[in-house]
Amino acid sequence: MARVTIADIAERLGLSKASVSYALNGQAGVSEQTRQKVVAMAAELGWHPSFSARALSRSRADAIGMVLRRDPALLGTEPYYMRLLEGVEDVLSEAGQSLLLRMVGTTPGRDTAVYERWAGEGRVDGVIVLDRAIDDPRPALLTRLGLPFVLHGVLPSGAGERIEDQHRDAQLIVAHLDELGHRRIAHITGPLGLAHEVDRRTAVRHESTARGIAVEFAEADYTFDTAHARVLELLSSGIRPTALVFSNDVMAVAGLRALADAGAHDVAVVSWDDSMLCQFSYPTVTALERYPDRAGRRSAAMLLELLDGRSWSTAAPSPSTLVVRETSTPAPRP
Amino acid sequence: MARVTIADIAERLGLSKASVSYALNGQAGVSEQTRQKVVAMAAELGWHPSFSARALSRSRADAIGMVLRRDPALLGTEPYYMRLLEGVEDVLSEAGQSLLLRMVGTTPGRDTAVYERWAGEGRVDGVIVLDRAIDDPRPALLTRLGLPFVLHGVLPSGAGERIEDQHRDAQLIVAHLDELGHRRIAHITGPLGLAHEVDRRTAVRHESTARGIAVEFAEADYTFDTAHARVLELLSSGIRPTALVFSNDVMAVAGLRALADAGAHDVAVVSWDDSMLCQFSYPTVTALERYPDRAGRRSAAMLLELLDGRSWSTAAPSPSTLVVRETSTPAPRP
DNA sequence: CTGAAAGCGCTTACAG
DNA sequence: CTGAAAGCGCTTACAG
Repeated sequence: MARVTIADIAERLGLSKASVSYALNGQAGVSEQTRQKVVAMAAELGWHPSFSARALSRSRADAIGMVLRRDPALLGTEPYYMRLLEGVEDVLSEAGQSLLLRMVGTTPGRDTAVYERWAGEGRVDGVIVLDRAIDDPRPALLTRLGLPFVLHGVLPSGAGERIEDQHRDAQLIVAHLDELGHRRIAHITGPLGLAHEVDRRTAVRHESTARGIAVEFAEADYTFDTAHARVLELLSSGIRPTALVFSNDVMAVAGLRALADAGAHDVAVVSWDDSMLCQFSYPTVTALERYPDRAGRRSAAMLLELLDGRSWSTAAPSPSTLVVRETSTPAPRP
Repeated sequence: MARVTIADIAERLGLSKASVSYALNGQAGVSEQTRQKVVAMAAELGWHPSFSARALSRSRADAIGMVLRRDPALLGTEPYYMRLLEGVEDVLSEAGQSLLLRMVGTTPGRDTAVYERWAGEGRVDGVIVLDRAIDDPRPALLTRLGLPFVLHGVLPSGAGERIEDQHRDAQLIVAHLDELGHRRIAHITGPLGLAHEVDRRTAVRHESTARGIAVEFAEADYTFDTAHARVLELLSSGIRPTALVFSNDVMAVAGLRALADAGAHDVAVVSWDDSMLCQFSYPTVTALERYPDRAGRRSAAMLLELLDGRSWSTAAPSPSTLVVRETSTPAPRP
């Protein structure tokens, strides 16, 4: 079964290929009557535009790319990414765009090679960049390659809405602990090479200080073992915090284990990411629902608008919600 | 910065476009000396083949597609899919192929529309089909569309290696419970519209019967709430099972909760899928590590071989491993 | 409103 | 071993 082309449609209708093309694309240049005949014939023959022919003549790939560069083993455990992809994909498919996905692990430079290839081959029209790092080289690279991009979670104003997001989230968390009576807390962050982790730390410090709460920080790497070790260190230090904030769900669960191991049962725990892990752990963990799918929708919409040269009509992101669970224990009376 | 094309290379070297193309593709028709000059010039000019031009002239998209049609909310919680994607993606990128991802939720027919469009537009060269259902309409559809495909987890022999896989996995699980002394077990399955769930049930029944173990089944839908309800029903029935097998990790954790709610603390639990949920729950859950990434690699390799018209050189899948944890409790003495 | 023609950047028979 | 040419299936100025 040979492919049906516009030449077939044109021939059957006694028209030129150009007219058929105009009709099919809703452009001026054909009468309404002709257009309808063309559309009907296209449907009858089961015509679909050839993706590659269209891409070649328009020089648009109608695809956008995402490179995930976290450790694949960790990716599987963090529902954040799947939900993010879901939101991105939803917007793209509505717009008739495809999503190209690449997972490159953490080896430095592998993502760079993918961007260079994508740009060189014209395989994608733009990319969404995740996990912005301090001094991230990717924006400069992508600019040099002429590959449009958006930084996930950052508004184009440059100021970085992401920072505002982290502040709002930090407020939710610290205010909650404040209400529970905690005066000394600790925040176990992810890698401080990631911009949003630095933002979170800054925001937690600011919000705690404003409320007269003592705060300390420990850097971990999103894994169970490291977080577990950090918590044991914190507990063995001079003055124990009465509440712990973790930058993701896996570390929060590691915290639970460490607290149990150390017999410290009255310490409150909050996770910056919600997941089934928080929902079904023992005890269940208070966590921030950040709606990653909506964030994904927003980034995808921003990229499409950028590609179309439209302005930033995208609505502000929905604020996070704190889901209170069993680890929201009050501070012990001194 | 206009795109560098083979015409540019040809002009600089005083060759024809054809010679350049032959040289770049490693085909006969140019001297080794010419080839080297061409390759060097291509590198110097930063040439990359235009993806769309190549796709148009070769009528190959160099991309394969996957349609995920489980509930997006559940997708995020099941690391199985992320790990599967990781394996698929790894094989594809090594072969210079791209992965197109679509998530369509559970609305019937939405996946069909995607396949029709992909086939019509020539956007992918083939697809990997997941979650094969009883009387699955997709193979017939894809055949009609002329879109090559592999059924994930099924060897092309037709007999269905998947069934063998489920039997081997059922053996691992039932033998383990047998050793622990259990004589009465229950298996909470996923939806029985899915082929592999039926296979699992058959395999568990067969293996249990062979060992003189009484077995009963309850159908659930992979969600927490349904599984929770099923377990409570099982416990309130006449003779309690002393061990429960769950077809995924979320249901296993729901089982833990139901057992705790009913005060049935000595019931053993095994999950057919491993995840952090099993690893970090309380108590920790014995689970089957099925290496979904390897299964993904295998399906991707099979599809590429199919597209190349090569034979099935793909190695057999690695057998699963049972990870024994705290819920592997022995049967109570009568 | 319609048609003939060139072009997007490759690949691939076909002559030399 | 090399070159001129047609073709993949669209889009888009350009004449009529």
